[in-house]
Amino acid sequence: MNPTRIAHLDMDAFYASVELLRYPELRGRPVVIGGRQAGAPMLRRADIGRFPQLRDYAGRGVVTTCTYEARALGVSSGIGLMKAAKLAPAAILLPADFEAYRHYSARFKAAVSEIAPRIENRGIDEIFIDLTDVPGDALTLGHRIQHAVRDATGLSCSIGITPNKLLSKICSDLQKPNGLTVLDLDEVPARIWPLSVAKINGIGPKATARLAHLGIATIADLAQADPAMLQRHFGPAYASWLHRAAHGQDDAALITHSEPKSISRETTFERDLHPRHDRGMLSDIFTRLCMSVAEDLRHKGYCARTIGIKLRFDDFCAVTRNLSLPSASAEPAVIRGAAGACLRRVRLDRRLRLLGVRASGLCAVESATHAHLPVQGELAIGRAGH
DNA sequence: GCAAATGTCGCCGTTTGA
DNA sequence: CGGATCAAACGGCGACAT
Repeated sequence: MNPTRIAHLDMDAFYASVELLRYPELRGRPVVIGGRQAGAPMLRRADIGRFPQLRDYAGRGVVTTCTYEARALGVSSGIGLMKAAKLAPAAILLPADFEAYRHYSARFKAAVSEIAPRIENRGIDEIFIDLTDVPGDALTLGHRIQHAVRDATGLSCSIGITPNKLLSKICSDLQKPNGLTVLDLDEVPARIWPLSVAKINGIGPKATARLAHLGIATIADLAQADPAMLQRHFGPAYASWLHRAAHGQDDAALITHSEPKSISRETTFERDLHPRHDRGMLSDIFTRLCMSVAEDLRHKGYCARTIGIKLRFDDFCAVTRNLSLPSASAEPAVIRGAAGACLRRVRLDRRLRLLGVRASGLCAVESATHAHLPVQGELAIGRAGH
């Protein structure tokens, strides 16, 4: 039995790097991906040389990702495009093209699976790889995987190889881009403890702030914190997880197969919409979201037992409502009906900035028997004498 | 006037069925 | 038959992730 050996692979500035494959003349320049998320208008050859610049942007979009040149100017994922424009007015702004990213995602994953077949998907641009039973030393394997990814896609990636997922995820981020970090448990004090607790996957902004309040900033602080004190502040389960994580301990298994739990669509409006004044427009958008969810369900072969909505008001506060159906459905009309019922349970006294529709409680539809299933009118049938 | 889209999970209070 | 009980399901929300 070999000791467990897990790699975490993270593509370097993935979306931006894919765009650079398409527009090599932009290499070396600050490039930002963001803005219009839908229907990415394909730039044609004739447009090259006249790329839109960040300084010309007006709207409320955010930076999805950006090149390292843009990061050097202070731009980072998640900040508003208007704010980014102040930092890097001359940066090129490109819309996201998810079809292209999915294509390159499939290619890099296929290339890795030739070397190591046990892979856990972690979104479009990263994976865990089980190297436990793959022969070869970690450094050699890591380089081999990096070369295979580059051969298959022309893209670079950064890899961490350690005894578990937790440490590998931290290590893949230690040297970027094109980094390879191999680490063993006995190196945790020297190489992991000096880092901020925020580097631990699962400790987000809220937990980081709460820990800081207790005088815990680095992973070393956390490792040496009194377990009883942690338990008082965070509860038994989370406290125990925090303590183990700080010591580099993690026994989470690779998840090589999973089913989706929910499918959703949401949209932020160009301007905040008034529930009454803009009722027609809201109703249209709402219906379209329902149709998109229905289409996604059909495309992926699922029915949903629960339909939910999400609203975000002008003050950025969000509410959700859910409704379980009498029986699972993927019909646009059923979804629209249930979502409408959810909407009627929300007090609409503020302008809205976002509307979303979600399907959960998913069950797979057997494509062979799909034609035999009732697909219409489940909601319409009620019993009169109740 | 700003803060996208999509998804998972955990917690907790309420509802419901046995 | 009314009431107590308890577990599962439901619903809302927040935290976290890419």
